[in-house]
Amino acid sequence: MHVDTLIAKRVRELRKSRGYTLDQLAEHSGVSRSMISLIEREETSPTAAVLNKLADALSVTLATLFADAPGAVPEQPLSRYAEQQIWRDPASGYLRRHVSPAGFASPLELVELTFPPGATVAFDNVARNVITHQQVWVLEGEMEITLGEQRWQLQAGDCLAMTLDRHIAFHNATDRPARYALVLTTLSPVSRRTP
Amino acid sequence: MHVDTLIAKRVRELRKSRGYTLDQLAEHSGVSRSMISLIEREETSPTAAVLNKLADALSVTLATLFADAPGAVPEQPLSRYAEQQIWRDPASGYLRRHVSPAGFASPLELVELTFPPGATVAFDNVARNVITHQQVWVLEGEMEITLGEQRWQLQAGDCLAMTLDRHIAFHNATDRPARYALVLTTLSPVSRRTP
DNA sequence: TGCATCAATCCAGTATAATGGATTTTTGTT
DNA sequence: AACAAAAATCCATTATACTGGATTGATGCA
Repeated sequence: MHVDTLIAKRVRELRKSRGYTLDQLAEHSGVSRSMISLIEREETSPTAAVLNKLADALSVTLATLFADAPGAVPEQPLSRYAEQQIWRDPASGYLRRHVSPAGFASPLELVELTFPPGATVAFDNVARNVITHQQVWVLEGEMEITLGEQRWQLQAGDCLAMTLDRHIAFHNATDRPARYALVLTTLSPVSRRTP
Repeated sequence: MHVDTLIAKRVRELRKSRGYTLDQLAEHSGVSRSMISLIEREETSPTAAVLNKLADALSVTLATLFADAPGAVPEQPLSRYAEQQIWRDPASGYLRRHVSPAGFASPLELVELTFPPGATVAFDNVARNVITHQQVWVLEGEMEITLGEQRWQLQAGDCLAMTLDRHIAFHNATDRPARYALVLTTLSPVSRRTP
């Protein structure tokens, strides 16, 4: 797909999602309505400076405007897609797919999550006595992740690393489902003093 | 930092690293020497179309031209899609995207691979003195993986776990690109007897 | 020092990105 | 249907992105 086609779709998409009219986005960004209209109708090749103003006004990074929109046998090292265990959280409705082979001895665990629009899930990880490292990789849509006091806004392709020793909350603030991968590894509890 | 400043630095940086002169990059990209010079000296705001041509000629994604230089950002747990380092194997042409945050201390490493049709890559992992666990998760297309004597045919959604202590070969036998994720963790060499 | 070669910058001309006001299209209400 | 209000597109004008050839600067060698 051509660059300008991608930009055109992206800008209109984001503008609509914010509920902006051409005039309002022009006001916020400092780019004329006419120009925005030309960009969205793919009748011009905007400069980076202009796109940057738009990205700012839309609260996204410039790169976002160029990013593509997306896509139980024991002791087996291979887990086939059709065999992978799926679980749905009755409370939030989020879907959990066990990607990693179930029986195989590995310190790695790979899970794919599908998160409905608006849903929230929170975990309290304070009282653990093993150190668990985790990384969240957003495959599709957007996810808002709160770690202790910090809040992160992840978009497709972004990856957040953490240790599971704080309160963590997952939230999909958009009106479309989000899909992300969770990678986990648990280190043996090396010399951790327990009270 | 202003967008054009960032682009200016990036383009010159990448061009020099490839050993290209203005003329040579102009030749490869279809953008005039003069224009490239103007961009590098930050005396113009190039359009996305032009930047895209340059990115293609430099074998990087458009987003790379907007990302901060490596080492410029300190110790972040979050890696944005646009900032992720990309590397292309000149031999096979396969693309390697570093998904995990670069500076952050984590035993986990997440990489996204894009494999051209017909391409093959092989590694010899026999002489390692650390135990590395790995899982391959096919996101798109199909991959054929040979581990020692065993051969596995993976399809989209399938996941294969292994330890890196044998010969391993990746091959895309189809006529379409394949995309897969690689998850790695390296355990400390616990009680390994050395001869 | 002088010549030769290559790389980067300058400059004038042209194409097109970008703007503000006028026009058309859409949306909602009575 | 008819009107009003708002939103998007069209249009003439201006600013500037982009190009090809000319000029300057840098590097190496006799």
